Amino acid sequence: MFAVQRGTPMATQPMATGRPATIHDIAALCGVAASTVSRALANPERVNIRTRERIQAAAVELNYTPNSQAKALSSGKTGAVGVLVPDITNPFYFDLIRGTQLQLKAAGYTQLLVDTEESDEVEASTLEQLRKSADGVIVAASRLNDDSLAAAAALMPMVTVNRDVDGVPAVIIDTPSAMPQALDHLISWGHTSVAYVSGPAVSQSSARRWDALSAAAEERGVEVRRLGPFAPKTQSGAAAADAAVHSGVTACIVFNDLIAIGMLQRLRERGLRVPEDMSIVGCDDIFGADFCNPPLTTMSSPIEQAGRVAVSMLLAQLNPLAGGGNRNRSVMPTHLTVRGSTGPVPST
Amino acid sequence: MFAVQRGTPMATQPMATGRPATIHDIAALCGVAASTVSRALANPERVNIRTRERIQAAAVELNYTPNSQAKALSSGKTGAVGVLVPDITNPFYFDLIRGTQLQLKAAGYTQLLVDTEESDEVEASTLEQLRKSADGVIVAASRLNDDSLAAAAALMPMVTVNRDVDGVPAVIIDTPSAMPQALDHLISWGHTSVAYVSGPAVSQSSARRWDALSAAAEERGVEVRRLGPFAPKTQSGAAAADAAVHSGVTACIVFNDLIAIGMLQRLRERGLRVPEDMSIVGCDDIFGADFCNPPLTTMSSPIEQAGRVAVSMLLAQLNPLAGGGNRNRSVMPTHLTVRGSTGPVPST
DNA sequence: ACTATCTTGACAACCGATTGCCATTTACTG
DNA sequence: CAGTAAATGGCAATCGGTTGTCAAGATAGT
Repeated sequence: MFAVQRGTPMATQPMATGRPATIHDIAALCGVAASTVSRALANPERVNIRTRERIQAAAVELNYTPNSQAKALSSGKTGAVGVLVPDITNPFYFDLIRGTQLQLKAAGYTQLLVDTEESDEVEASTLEQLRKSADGVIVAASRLNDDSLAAAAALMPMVTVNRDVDGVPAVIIDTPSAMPQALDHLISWGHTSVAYVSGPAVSQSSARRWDALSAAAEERGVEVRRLGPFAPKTQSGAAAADAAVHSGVTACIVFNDLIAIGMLQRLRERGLRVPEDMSIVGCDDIFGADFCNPPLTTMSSPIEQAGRVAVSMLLAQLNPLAGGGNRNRSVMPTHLTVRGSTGPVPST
Repeated sequence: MFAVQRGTPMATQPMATGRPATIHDIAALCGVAASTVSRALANPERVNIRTRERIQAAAVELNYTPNSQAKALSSGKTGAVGVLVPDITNPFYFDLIRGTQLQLKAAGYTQLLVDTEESDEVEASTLEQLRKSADGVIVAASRLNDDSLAAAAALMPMVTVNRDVDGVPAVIIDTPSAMPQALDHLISWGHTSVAYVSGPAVSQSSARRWDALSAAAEERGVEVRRLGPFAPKTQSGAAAADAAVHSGVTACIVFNDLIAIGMLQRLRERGLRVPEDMSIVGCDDIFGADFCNPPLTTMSSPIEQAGRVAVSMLLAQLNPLAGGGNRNRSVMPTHLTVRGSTGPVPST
């Protein structure tokens, strides 16, 4: 570790200027074989306590850190976990990434973060590459089809987020369960004509949200039409807003907050007021949903926790011995957060 | 690469079910030595064209991909670059990360993204660890002191972002250069009493912004006081807003948009209007600055490009042969973006 | 045709750690 | 005290490549 104190950088690691110490350096210093050093550090009980302590002391003195490449090569474990997201700049993934990062670091793993650019091909080739350079992979909002994803999962430990595929452990952020709540909320304001602004065609999340919403609408005898698909970016909000206005609905439930925020901006440009002229409900409660104008009514979930759970599930696959009951599906609760973007139906 | 077409997953890679092919498999198939295969793939001109083509064909047929661990071990190059940011969830870094990610991928490198949690110790230990597992490192907004950072830079190729240290190549986002613009903008609205809401005490960016601002203020005979320090989070905005109100200034130039947005929220809570009662200028033009309420006047720069430039500068260090004139300092232009959070000084 | 030069490819050491196997030492039992 | 079992630690192979060395073969020059 680099010395952090002012004025005496590196004071705690005399060897830092040379190349990093290896087990051979320690072996030489202690007069034992390299393999003994390896054992003393990995299976302490296999080595005499006195030798072990000498070795550990030497390791500290030489500031030894195992070379992860070499360890990976001989053990076959890389100590790295890949995390794939479709778009790094989508705030939804920030908290997820932070959750995985924290949990992985706590477990001594390195996170390899990859932005797959909403492309199934990039995702596929990344998975192939990761097969040799990571012990496992967490795939958020996969754009791959079920077969490809299942095939990839057969080759390396995998946990998906917001994607259900047979045999692949998954963390599901249960936004659909909040759809009835959201619809009731709109109905309570008098809305009877609602649109669902859908996300990417290949997004399973979007499909599930639509299914839940249309089922709830049918039960309640409310008309819900589907608009889209739209790319999950604020820029898509303009087209989505225009489509919503044209469709004549008085309220929209939107695939995600990014599009919803874009709609808010577009509606304002067009001189329409939210929620007086149109109510908007988003999904995900991303960064910004609370301070946009008006603040967005949306569906919130513990995203960072979802990231942590995904890591835990993956680690359970990697170290089956540690017990912990291999759940292969974890559902994160979701609830409606009401803010300022929803209100009474306009009186025509 | 995984097959992406529906219905025929894996069709293009017959060997995918076994373990990945090695150069030994290729050597066996072609009846040559493993080293020949290695050369045929690395220095093609060192090998007979016919043999080479046989080997390359076999490589394709077996779907060969070099094992990066093994390559790293024997060559000493890992093909990975570490990217350190103080806080992944700070939107400022999204674009930076995306820029580094894209440029690194284009150059065939893997990005190791680490959140150092605003801690100099985490940063130091991460750098130490990365010394063996990465070829170089990009450090954004380092929280380390100059000596430690210089010491770390002496041990491995490094490029800093928004941090000037002797001998360490840096990409500087030149926000300070827009400070006079921002101040003139406020003065043009009649403000004469301005506060600088500062960021973390260890942030060199914050210090530089303050220096530029106070110099500009002195030239113009305007009073500028300094408040803070505050953590770069929206939550800090509340304390910052209260401090600003208490200090009696009519306008604030804020270390970054995160704090500025937090101030906007707090001022609204306290019943103060922006910009009627108080003008706010942020820095960075992050995601959200354009749709908060009111939209934030702030200082914009090409952040994603900064990430790409940082990678280019690092790669120039890693492959000195490729020429390209080793710049060791690159300054990104910045300009003031005026939105709705600034206005005329309140008439008392 | 013969030698000088260059090209080509095989062999083996090496990177740093892990691990199976075996020899030595130590401890314990009868 | 002999005998056996357990504890301990060293040797060497191995992971998948890279690279230096060198010999054999091809080409060219005279």
